[in-house]
Amino acid sequence: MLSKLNAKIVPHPTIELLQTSSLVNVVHGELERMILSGLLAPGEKLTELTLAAKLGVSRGPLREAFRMLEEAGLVKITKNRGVFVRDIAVEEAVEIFDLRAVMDELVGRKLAENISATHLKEIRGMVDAMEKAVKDKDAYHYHLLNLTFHDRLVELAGNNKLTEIYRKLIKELSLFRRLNLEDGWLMPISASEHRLIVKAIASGDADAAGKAMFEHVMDSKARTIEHNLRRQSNVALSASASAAKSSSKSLRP
Amino acid sequence: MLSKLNAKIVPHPTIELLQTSSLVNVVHGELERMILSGLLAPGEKLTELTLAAKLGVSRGPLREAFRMLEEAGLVKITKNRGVFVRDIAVEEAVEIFDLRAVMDELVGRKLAENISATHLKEIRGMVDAMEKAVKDKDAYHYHLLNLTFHDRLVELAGNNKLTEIYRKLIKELSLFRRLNLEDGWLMPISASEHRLIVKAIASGDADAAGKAMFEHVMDSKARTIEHNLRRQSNVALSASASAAKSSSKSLRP
DNA sequence: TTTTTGCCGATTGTAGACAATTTGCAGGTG
DNA sequence: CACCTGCAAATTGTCTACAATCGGCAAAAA
Repeated sequence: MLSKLNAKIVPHPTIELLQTSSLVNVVHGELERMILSGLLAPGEKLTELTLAAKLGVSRGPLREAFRMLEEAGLVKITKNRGVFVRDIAVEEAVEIFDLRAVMDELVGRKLAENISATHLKEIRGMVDAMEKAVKDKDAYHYHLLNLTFHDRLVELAGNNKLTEIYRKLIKELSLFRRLNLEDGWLMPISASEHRLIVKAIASGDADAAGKAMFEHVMDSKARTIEHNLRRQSNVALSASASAAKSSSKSLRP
Repeated sequence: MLSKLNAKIVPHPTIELLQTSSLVNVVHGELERMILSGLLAPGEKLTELTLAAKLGVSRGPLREAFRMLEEAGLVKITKNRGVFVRDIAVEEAVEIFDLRAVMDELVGRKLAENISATHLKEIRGMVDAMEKAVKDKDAYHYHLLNLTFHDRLVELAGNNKLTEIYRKLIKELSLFRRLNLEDGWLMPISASEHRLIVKAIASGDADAAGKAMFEHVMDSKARTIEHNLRRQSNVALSASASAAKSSSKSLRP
């Protein structure tokens, strides 16, 4: 009698949704999306009443979501002042890259030791897709594939805690704006490194795979930082140029 | 005129406290303390009204603190069910140790390259203190010194993000109960490994220091897991023994 | 006796109200 | 003219009240 009911306990998408997600969860997810997509820019102030009205909820759930985002490092809460989207300084980005490097080194080692033929084929396919994006000069698509590729590698390493922390770091890193679109001509280098990583993993050589991953992240760091510094100076130049023409209002409160 | 005021801007401990900490912060800190100290045990349900009354605050700040603790991995929130102190399974503890190992490896490398004479002397002093605790067979004191030693090493490595994540992991790990007091006879081994770590750091050999740190954490893992399994079976034995005598009430809701 | 159904108390989810603090501005003072 | 002082609007911090949901118990049905 019960067996018939137990056969398929897939309540109903809507029911499931209502059971698992409260307003806090939804608001948290929505805010995270808005922050990561840049809709809410780093440094921007998040006023409770305004946002609550915009999202159609009261301040309670919103504040709880803020606390979660603060703990995740996406916003900064200052007492009696408010909530601000966090801004990542170069120094912090460097720290994150260094940490990611040793984490990804571990990922490479684990994969070299454990990966299955199916999964190996899967990540090979991803590298193929990235090389196609390079040929098409499709930087945006390449960027997305790159994120997915690394995320999937970490996931396949089979350490949930590692995956959790890795994703947290990636989210924080995305607040370091200039990272989003690397210069187009660097794509080929990055792509060839990916090919190297997969080769090392396939060979089963843990040392080589770990080293390949480590070096790739460190190279990414160097490229990103250099790129950032170059842009930084450009911005500084154009800023001082426009400041000479227009008024000198302060940019941030 | 201003120089006189700028000389010492140390408002007053109480003022400073009121400016920086809201009820949410205080409650969060207090709950974290209670959880880490074991006053609130893993699996325990945290009822909002009860806790709010006990802490002398309303449910609002308490719920915000809960959300922070959830994001930090110390509690689990289930919709319409409540908040529970999280319990760490062996598998998760293993994952944390593996992650910690590569992080500490990085710590060892950085320290070997950068540590100052003053700091070297400081950590040497800590190892001395631990060896004294071993001689005195003071397991509790040794445990505290061990925590401080590793925390300080990570801090001295100079990567704030690394420090932040390391501390988060240590807190989660402390929910893996059996870890707190290692068997007394293992202290000498751990202590000698510490001496080795400091020696490698002092030598300036990054590879050696990294390896020493890595191995130490992996050894810790092995000791802890084995210790846990042994206790586990003891508990299972005594549990089945008492179950035969007393009633078989369910332990958890 | 076993299972099921409907109700009740307890607890969580959400909203709104009130208190406290900050910030910007107007007006006064040296 | 620069600077300080004190008020007022806006915003955040906290509390209380109401709505929704869950778990258990008792009574009815099989």
